[in-house]
Amino acid sequence: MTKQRIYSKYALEAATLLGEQVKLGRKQRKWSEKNLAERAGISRATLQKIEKGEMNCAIGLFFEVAMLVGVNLFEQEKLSLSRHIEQTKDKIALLPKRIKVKTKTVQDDF
Amino acid sequence: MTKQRIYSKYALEAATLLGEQVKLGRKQRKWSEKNLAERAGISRATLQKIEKGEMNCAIGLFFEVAMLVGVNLFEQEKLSLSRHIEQTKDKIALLPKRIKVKTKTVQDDF
DNA sequence: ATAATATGACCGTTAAAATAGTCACATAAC
DNA sequence: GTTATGTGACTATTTTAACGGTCATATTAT
Repeated sequence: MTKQRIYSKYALEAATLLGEQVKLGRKQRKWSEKNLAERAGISRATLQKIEKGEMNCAIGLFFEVAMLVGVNLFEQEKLSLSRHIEQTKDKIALLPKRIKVKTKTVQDDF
Repeated sequence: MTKQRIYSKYALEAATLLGEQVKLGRKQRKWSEKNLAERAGISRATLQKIEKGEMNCAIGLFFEVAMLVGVNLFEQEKLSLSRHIEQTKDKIALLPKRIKVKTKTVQDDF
């Protein structure tokens, strides 16, 4: 009994697309599932789940496999990822460190 | 004792970047961790792991949260994701269905 | 100042992912 | 044709993620 969880269409499609890109990349390199799984240090069953874009796979395994077959994550950048990470952190630093939800001071209606 | 697994720098950075983008998006919307976690239907502890880019989180939760705060996955496309998925499948269909590794017929050198 | 709540970190329990293994069948090589 | 291997699907077991909860501290609002 796998727990039922609802995902948005967008997230589902993103995972499916990434899985398909892995499968495509693997085939272009003429690697078998067994071969790629061994390179990634994961079981073949897990690789099959990844290529099917199943939502309950660890993002680390997903990304690692994608990297092995040459899928570009965040391909739009010219930047190195680490530079982009720093930029994102800088943006966060400009925002208030804590977010305080306004307390409803008025017990209002009825 | 969490099992020790090695990841590539690239995959690690990709997850870190995605996590930072989630955190940034959340703060821009002025949502607390608790708030976003509730929207996503996950625990706050899990959201914290996602924002830290930990590799052992389900990609589904990662992507779902990213979607909720407006992070663009595969942002480069004008295409809808589903159209891109179809294109990727088409490319796969053009390749041989099975990949046969060449058997070393020659026991070759020495 | 005080009160309220967001954050970071941790812990024990529970649910689920990852694993190794197997099997039938499909495809490619011979 | 035969043989070898890739793929898809499944099962039982082990490992681990996700959970709810708690605590100390930081930050914001009053």
